[in-house]
Formats: sequence, C-alpha cells, structure tokens
Amino acid sequence: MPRAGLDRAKVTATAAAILDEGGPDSLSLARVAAELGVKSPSLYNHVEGLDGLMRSVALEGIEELAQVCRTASMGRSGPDAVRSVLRAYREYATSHPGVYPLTQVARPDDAEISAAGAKVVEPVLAVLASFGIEGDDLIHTARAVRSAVHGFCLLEATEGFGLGQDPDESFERLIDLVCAGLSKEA
Amino acid sequence: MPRAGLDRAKVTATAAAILDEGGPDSLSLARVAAELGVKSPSLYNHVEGLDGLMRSVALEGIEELAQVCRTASMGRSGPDAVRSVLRAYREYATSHPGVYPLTQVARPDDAEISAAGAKVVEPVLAVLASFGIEGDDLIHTARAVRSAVHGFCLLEATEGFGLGQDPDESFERLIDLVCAGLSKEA
DNA sequence: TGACAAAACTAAGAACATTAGTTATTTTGC
DNA sequence: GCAAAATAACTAATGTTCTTAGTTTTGTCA
Repeated sequence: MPRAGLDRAKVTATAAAILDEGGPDSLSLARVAAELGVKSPSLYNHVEGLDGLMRSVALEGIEELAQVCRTASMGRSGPDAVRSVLRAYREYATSHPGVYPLTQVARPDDAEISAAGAKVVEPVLAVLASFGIEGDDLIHTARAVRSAVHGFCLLEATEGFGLGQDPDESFERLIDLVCAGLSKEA
Repeated sequence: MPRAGLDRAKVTATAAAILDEGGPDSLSLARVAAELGVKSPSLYNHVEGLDGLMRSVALEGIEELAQVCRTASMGRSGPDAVRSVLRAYREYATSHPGVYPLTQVARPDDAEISAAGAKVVEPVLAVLASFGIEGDDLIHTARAVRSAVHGFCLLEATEGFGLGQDPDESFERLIDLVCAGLSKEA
C-alpha cells in the first residue's frame, strides 16, 4: 500500500475535472478514486464524503468566479464595466460547464459558502453603483442582472438554445439589453 | 397480488408530486413505488426506468408551462404582454419547484420534447414581435428574455437570493428592466 | 530507534436501479 | 360463458454506489 500523496486540493481538482468533462451525473467517489489510483474509502481521509466533495468543488469554483469578476471590473465603470464583467462571468461558466452550476446553489446555513458568494456579487454591485443606482434599487437591479447572466449560462450549458444563431451574438445582445435598461433606469 | 390500476399518468403525477415536495434528490423509483403501494420493478410496466420517468415528468411540465404562457399572452401586446407572460412563467416555476428545472434541460435528439419546448417559446416570440422586432433580432432577444426569467426562477428555487428584499419586488424590477431594454431596442 | 498520527486498505452494510423469470388478473375472441 | 392471450403485479438476483468500522502500513518526530 504505497501512499498516494493525496490532499483535499488534489481530490477536489480531480472531481472538478471529471465534472467539467462528463457532466453532472459523471461524478462519483468511485470515479474520482479510480482516477487517483486509490479505493473510494480512502477519499474519506481528505473529504467528507460525496457531499463534502461537492461542497469543496463549489467553494473553489465560487472563489475562482469571484476573482474573475473582480479582475474584470477593475478600472471600469458604466456600460463598459457591465460588458466586461458579464463577459468574464460567461467565460468562466462556459469553460467550467460542470463546476459552474454547483457554484450557484446557495446554502444559507453555510457561512463559508455564503461569504464566497458575496464576493461574486460585490463587483456586480460596484458596477451598478457606477450607474448611480443605490439602496434597495441596487439589490433588486443586481438580482435582475445576475438572473439574466446566470440563466444564459445555464441554458447554454444544457444546449437549451437549439441551433442556428450564434450564442456569442445573443450574449452581446443580452448585454445591450441590460445596458439599455440600466441607462433608462438611472 | 391485487392489481393497483396504475398507468403512465398516475406514475408520472406521483413522481412530480414527490419532486415538488422534496427537491431534486428525493425522486427514486423506490419512493414512487412505495407511494403507490407497489414494488419498484412493477413501475417498469408503465415507464422506461428512472430516466424514462424523468422524461415523462419533464414532458408533462413543458406542456403545462406552454399552456400557461400561451394563455397569458392572449389578447395582449407590448409591455403589458411581457409582464403578463413573465409573471405567468414565474408563477408556474414557483408552484412547481421540483418539476420546473426538469423542463429546461434540452434533449436535442428527442423530437417530442423539442416540439413541446418550441411551444413555450412561441408566445414569447409573439410578444416580442408586437414590439416590432423580427428576424434574427427576434431570436437573439427571445434568448435574452428567456435567460432572464429562467435565471430568476432557478435562483429563487435554490434560495439563491438570500434574505432581505422581497423577491416579488425584484421580479417586477426585472420586468421593468426588460421592458425598458425592449423599448429602446425598437 | 520507537511511538504516534496519518493514510491507505479490506470487509461489510444499506439503498438503489435494473433484469429475468413467475404468477395472478384482466381482457379479448370465439 | 369460456379458453387464450396480454397485462400487471410479484420474487429473486445482480451490479453499482456511498458509507462505516476495523486493520495495516507508512511516514514523521522525539
């Protein structure tokens, strides 16, 4: 029984790769263990079962997504900032089709996850504030914008759009629509 | 072995109820069978396994959703129609939190599901056409609007919004934002 | 070097989906 | 009304999975 040198990060990364590769149903402890050359009970030394593993993957994904959005918002304001952040958000979602959906299931009783989620919303709030929106307006508007981009990414990930028109073009139009709405709002 | 008098519709309805009651992970053949006073292999006489059952639930849900949207769009146009259809859509989603997500996973190779899905999009297209949008614009705009409402419903179903502000109010603002964007577009 | 913690293992259990083969009950055809 | 065919339930069995418990090996540290 040579030691495999695993840790939480390696297990989580393997799970994320399987998820992005094979879709939501492809993830199992058995699969992860096989990938790592180990038997599934061994994973319990690093991760709290399947639920704990999925939580780890989600947390990692949320933090990456937050980082991406923060970077995209830096030094920008107005429609330019909206475009930049939404594009970056979608870029993350499309390049992590298996992990992304996990990042969007809230666990109100999990402080760590909630805190990470707040970091995703932060840049969005900042961008909207640059339109002069504030207070309750800010929350409602942020929910609307988040809904739009989230819905788009999910539909795209599940092939929900059918064929024909270019999704890239559709997404640019979605940004246009959001910006138009925001300008009228302010 | 008294006969239980099952058929596809009863099995599907039971599955839908379980799903709406207990969430996505609560559905199993064992659970459905227990609910119906039967052993799980018996369900195979009515439904093609778990996958077939989920497909049945999805198809039923899509058809109901299409009906709801069609009704809401009748005799209306412009922002009034947008408001009516989006509200009806959300109303269906919130009252069927377990079934709704199933209605939105596309299966490009399944003609029956695809056809039913098209019937949901139909009223949306009609409403947007009443803004004078047509051609490729129509498709792109429909995708954007659908993304927004879909994303909102999913986030709401997974408690993604956190507490504080009233989701009803947020949804009305989303409608406002969409309408503002559409007016500017046309 | 010897003790202890960590990480792997084997074994076993429970829940599930699914298939095969069997029996009872409808329904249909005459 | 009755025999035959179709239908719907069942039991039994297999394979997969997660998970827990207990064991053994490996690495580290005094």
